[in-house]
Amino acid sequence: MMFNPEDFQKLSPLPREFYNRNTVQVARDLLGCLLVHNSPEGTAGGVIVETEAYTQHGDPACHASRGMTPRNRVMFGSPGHAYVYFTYGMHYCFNAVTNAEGVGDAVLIRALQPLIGVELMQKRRGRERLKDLCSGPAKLVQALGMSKEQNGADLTSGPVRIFPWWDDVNNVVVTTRIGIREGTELPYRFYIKDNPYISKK
DNA sequence: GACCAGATTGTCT
DNA sequence: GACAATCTGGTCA
Repeated sequence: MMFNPEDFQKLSPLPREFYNRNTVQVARDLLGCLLVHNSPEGTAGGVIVETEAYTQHGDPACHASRGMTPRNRVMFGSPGHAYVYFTYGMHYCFNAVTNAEGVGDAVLIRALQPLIGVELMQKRRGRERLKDLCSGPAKLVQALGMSKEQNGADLTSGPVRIFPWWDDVNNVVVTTRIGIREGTELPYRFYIKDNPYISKK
C-alpha cells in the first residue's frame, strides 16, 4: 500500500476533550483511531483494534486504585497524555490518560493493525509477518519504538499522536480483560470483531 | 490449536 | 521479598 507519512501530519489529533470523558466510553471510541509515533528513526503507526479501560474507582486492577505512586503519577495528570509503564522486567505498555485531571484513569492500547512504517516496525520487532508486529500491548510499543521516554508525552502535540481514522467502527466485541488477577469480571475490554490483528480472542 | 515454563527487573509492601 | 495490564519458544495434539 502506498502511504506518505507526511499526509497524516496535516490531520488534527484527537482533542483533549475526547479523553476528558468516561473512560469506558473513551476505550470504545479509540477503536478505529490511528496511533502514530514520530521518531528520529522514522514514523510508524497503526489503527487501534483492541483496548482496555482501567478506572481508578471500583477497579482493583487499575494501577491508580491504591493511590498515587511515582510510577502511576501521570495517570492523575491531565487527560490526553501518555502513560507508559514497565512490567515483567522487560516490557513496556502504552496507555492514554483519560477522564478528568486528578481521577487516575487510563486506556491500555492492546493491539494495532499495522499501517505506517511497516518496514521499520518489522526491523524493530525482528519479525516479518504483519500479525506479529502489533498484536499485543508490549509488541506495539516495541514496533513503534516507544519506551519510558514517552511517559507523560502530550498526545495532542507531541511525537506520539492519535488521529480519527475509520469513520464507522461496527462489530465491537465487549468482554473481560486479559492478564490481570483482580477485576477480571469487569467488561472493560473492547476489540473489533474478526480483525486479524487483535492479541487474543 | 492449547498449554506451559522461562526470561528479567522496576516497583511496592 | 513477591509480584507484574507480557512475550517467546517449546511440547503435545
